[in-house]
Amino acid sequence: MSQVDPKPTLRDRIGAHIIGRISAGDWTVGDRIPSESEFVTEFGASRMTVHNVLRNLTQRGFLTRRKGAGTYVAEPRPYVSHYPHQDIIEEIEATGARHTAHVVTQELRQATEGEAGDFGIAPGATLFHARVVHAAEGVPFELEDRLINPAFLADCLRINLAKRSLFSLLMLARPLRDGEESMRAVIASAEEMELLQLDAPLACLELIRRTWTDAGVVTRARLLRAGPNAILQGRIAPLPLPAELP
Amino acid sequence: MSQVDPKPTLRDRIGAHIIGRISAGDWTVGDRIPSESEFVTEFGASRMTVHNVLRNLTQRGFLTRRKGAGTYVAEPRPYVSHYPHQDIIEEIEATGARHTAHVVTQELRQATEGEAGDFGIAPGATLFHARVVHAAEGVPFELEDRLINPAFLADCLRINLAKRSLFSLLMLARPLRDGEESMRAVIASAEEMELLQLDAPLACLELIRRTWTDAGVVTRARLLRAGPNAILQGRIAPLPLPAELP
DNA sequence: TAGTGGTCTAGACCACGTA
DNA sequence: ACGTGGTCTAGACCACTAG
Repeated sequence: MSQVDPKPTLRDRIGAHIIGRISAGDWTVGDRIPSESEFVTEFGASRMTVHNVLRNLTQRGFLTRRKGAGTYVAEPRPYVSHYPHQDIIEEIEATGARHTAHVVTQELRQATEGEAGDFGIAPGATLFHARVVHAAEGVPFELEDRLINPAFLADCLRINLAKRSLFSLLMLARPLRDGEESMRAVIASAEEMELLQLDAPLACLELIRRTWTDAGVVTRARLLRAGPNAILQGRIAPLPLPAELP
Repeated sequence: MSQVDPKPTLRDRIGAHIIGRISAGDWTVGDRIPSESEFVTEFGASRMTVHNVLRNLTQRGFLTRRKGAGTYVAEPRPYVSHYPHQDIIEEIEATGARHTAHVVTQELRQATEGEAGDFGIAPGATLFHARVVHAAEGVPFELEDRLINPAFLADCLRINLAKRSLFSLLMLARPLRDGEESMRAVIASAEEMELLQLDAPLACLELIRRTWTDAGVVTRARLLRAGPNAILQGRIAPLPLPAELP
């Protein structure tokens, strides 16, 4: 558990009071709650203090406010499952295993029509293509098949993909980003069976990620995990708030 | 796109200035940025206004502040993929298909030792167990295998599971929640093949969710989707902020 | 018109870190 | 000792919504 605050601040007490009333069910969705001036008299606080608490709770999705009307309990945010993005090298080494990688492909080539569409570039423009099998103690762990717009990654062909993950390199050139992902269960193809050293056509977890920045699509990756690695751990939490201002 | 604010507020301008400097790379991770009083003179604002902006950006993970020392650019939050939780009935009907359900199991029974551990209850205590095959236009879509602590759901045995999803019922009795999930690729077992009307042992996406509240574990569910349904769409965003009070 | 929230100011006292 | 952030107050003006 976390450290107990020695002095709960006035803001904290007001905020805790409101959250407590909501989660106790005293105030439910759509209910009008007391006005700023009512909280001012109830807690002996100044209006600025009360206002800041209410603004904070509004920004975090617990309340909605209407100028001239009042403050209301907000519709709760829907829940989502979220899965962390981790550097594959760190993930493997975190288990105590040694990471090695087999570089299958590392080339610059022309984008197909579909790829150009995904990246928002002209068909035939240059893309960097890499395929790497990441292994833990020599046992294949994940097949990474990735396209990158070379505008976002210098010296693509000179990178030692056995030592550095493309994930970590793309994270370094980090502007504020966004992206989409799909997750699917598939059966490994013959080529994938060979790369992942599978004896039988196992069920695999396939992740396809596309991430972009203001300047365009950065990368599209297909990650494939088989057998005992084909499992991910996530957490359930309310939908994240939008990242930008105010 | 969203509506343009007619009057960007002073807070907005200060906040946009700081975010702009960070995302332009002028101020990078760990850098000390100007103090409150410096922003006060730069923008001709009062200290409260500046302070509120900085507190807001700190709470949202862009800055870290140290009393007596200064304000610094924070380590960026790691990225996560998040997948929405949706009522299976709404999900099916959103595609224009008709939802039907086949109730395989609907019973109260004693918890096994493992289940009691998962729920934090005594072995042998009563649990509600339901298995439902949800179908779209008669075609099996998802197999739901769910345990519920009956303290959180009244009249378990009288619910018409063909019409009401347990998801929606559990959402109604909504206190603030939290939970964990795992996602895995598996091959359907013989029984699952029969329930999902599969001819061959397809790759399936298996979700296991456990959700709880202050009062204890509410439910543990195993959701299984096969073939063309074994795909989920998610979004990539920064790690959600913790849900509770500041 | 009265009450509500939205914004901002000027000033105060405190606790903390650095020099 | 000085500057930093942390908290809070009292008051002001505005825009909006309701009755």
